This record gives sequence, structure tokens and C-alpha cells, in this order.
Amino acid sequence: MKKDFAERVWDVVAQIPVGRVTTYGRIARHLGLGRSARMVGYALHAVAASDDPMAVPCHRVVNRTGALTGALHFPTPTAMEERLLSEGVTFLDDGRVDLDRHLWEPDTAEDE
DNA sequence: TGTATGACCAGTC
DNA sequence: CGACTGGCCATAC
Repeated sequence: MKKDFAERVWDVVAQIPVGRVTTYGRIARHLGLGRSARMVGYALHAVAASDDPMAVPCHRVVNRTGALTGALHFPTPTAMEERLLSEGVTFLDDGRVDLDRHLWEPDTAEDE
């Protein structure tokens, strides 16, 4: 186990407040990964395969369009939106997360 | 050891 | 304004 970029991703994702979501790109850029947002999603996938899949609220991480891309990788395809709804997150008519209301940025939105 | 792919994003044609 | 290609870095075979 290397635990490098993945841990940083988990750390940031773990900082996402309840009822709020962020995008892979935001996390990637915040970590200095730049455009390697793919690694962010890959890191989350690594968490799912890790010993503590629940260690990171991966359900609070969506893509740039707010689509639950990772939902397909969840134990159940509906687990992701179910959890978000349970946290008070609203969805658009397209089935995407309302980023305009719940978009959270790493460290840049600490004061809300 | 090398090639291929991936829970993506942004710029360019 | 719409669609495509490139890039990025790590994991898997």
C-alpha cells in the first residue's frame, strides 16, 4: 500500500460538510493534481476496495456536471442519491446534484 | 517491463 | 454554440 495521493483525496472528501458536494476536478486542483481529476475518482475507487470503504463520503463527490458518475460503482446504484437525499441534498430535474446550492470547495468555503 | 484504461476536466476546432 | 481531442498520473494485466 502506498497511500499518497489517495490519502489526500480522502482527507479532503472527509472535510466535505453534510448536505454539501464537490467535484473531482475541484479536489484535484486543490491537491495540486491539476487535471488529473481521474486519479481522484480512482482514489475513491481505491477506498471502496480498501479496508474502510466508509472512511470517505464518496457519495458527496460528483463530477463537474453534478452527475453521480460514481454511483455506478456503489454497492447499489441508488445508494449514492439515497444518501445525498438523506443529508438534505437536492437534485435537479435531470437527476443531477444541485451544485448551485450544494457545491462546496476545499478550504475555500470554510466560512460558508 | 510495457501497454491499456480510468468514478474527469478544460481547451480547441 | 456543439462535439472532439489531449492531458494527467496511478493501477491492472
